[in-house]
Amino acid sequence: MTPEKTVARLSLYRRFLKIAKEDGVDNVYSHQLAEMVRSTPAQVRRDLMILGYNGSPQKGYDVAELIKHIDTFFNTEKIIDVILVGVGNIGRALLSYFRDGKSHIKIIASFDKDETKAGRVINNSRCYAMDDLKNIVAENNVKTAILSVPATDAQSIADILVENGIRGILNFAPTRLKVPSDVFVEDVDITMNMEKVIYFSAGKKK
Amino acid sequence: MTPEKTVARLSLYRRFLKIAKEDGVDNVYSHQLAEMVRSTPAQVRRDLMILGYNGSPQKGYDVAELIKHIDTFFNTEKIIDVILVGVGNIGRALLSYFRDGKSHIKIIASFDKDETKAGRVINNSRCYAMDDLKNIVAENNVKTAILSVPATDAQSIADILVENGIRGILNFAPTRLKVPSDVFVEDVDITMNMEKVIYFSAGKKK
DNA sequence: TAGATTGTTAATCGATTAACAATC
DNA sequence: TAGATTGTTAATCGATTAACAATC
Repeated sequence: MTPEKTVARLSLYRRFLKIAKEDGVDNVYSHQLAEMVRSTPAQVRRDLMILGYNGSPQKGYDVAELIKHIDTFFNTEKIIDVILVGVGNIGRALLSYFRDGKSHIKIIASFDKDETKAGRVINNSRCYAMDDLKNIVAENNVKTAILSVPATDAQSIADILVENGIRGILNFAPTRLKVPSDVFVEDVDITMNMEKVIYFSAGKKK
Repeated sequence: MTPEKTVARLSLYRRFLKIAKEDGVDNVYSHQLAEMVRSTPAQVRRDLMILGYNGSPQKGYDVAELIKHIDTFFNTEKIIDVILVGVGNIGRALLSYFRDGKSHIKIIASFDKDETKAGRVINNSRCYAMDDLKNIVAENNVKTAILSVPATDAQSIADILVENGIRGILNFAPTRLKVPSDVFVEDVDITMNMEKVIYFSAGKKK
């Protein structure tokens, strides 16, 4: 199984490579990729060896070929259907964020426990009542969810998600979700990130 | 210097402890804290030793005392003034997120290059033109910024921030910012997080 | 060819784990 | 006291770094 950190870096390499390709760059070196992920050339080479794609001495890595290999790794030719629960401020921002259609990630439905939101189209995405979740997830075989509800609701809704077959959750609520070990949870903890920035920047002078 | 990971965990401990305190819990054990941060009791004890606050055998850690020590570490009695640049979807969500005033983090001003937004009050925060940034940052001695602009603008605006004395950036733009080594950048990379969730959840059956 | 990259191997470093004595 | 925690130390593990031969 590919380590989490490697997967994260592969995603970043891909983004950088796409930009490089648009700029007409044909080859990249491991040290260039390393810069993009705050890592080392050796680490980059190890990551890319996992893909079964090797570079060439002097030439480095062929941009187009490498993108192909990473795309295969992430299975990007397939559109991934995702649901979003919690159409609050962050939820709406995420709906906009993924709406542009540049990626292979598609939010096919959003949900909110606020019944007045149900049935309305918010940020180009139809909002459904929580009761509809079961059917929509089953019909579309959705395995991944974005959870952007208040902390107090997060665990109970995560339970519902897991119960209905969701196997991966991107969690924006500041709570540690308790889920079965085969369910993957990725936490995006903005307050914690902010605390880090403040800690490492406060008191520093120009 | 305290390692980044320890700082991150301390922030999470604090959140958990505050909830515990409200629930009337007086003591916690290292293994309980470990659960909240996907870590180990030994790691927790090492983290807390950095604070100079030790637990007691059998009793574990005194919740109120521990909160005090972590608060001192993060200097939470002091209100930290922060600015936000980029009042788009994510920017507005963040303004709401930090508006509730539960934390010691306060967004004192927001900025947008869109001149039509300047002067308006958006999500309870006054939006200024980019030209006003210099003065507001200097007058309020702001050291920390949230960057929620499109990727194409991120680097040029980061340059402006650094030039005006900002020493920590919470970056939501999917770009690797180039900043001097004494400026701390924390990246929140939602697309990458989402790719991770999909990778580790797709194909998994119920 | 010379130079700069590559993959590979060995050495180092740091973090985690395990074992244990001390404490309430 | 017995039991469950604590901090401390030594052992282990994994990841990173450094050195090197191979390649275009």
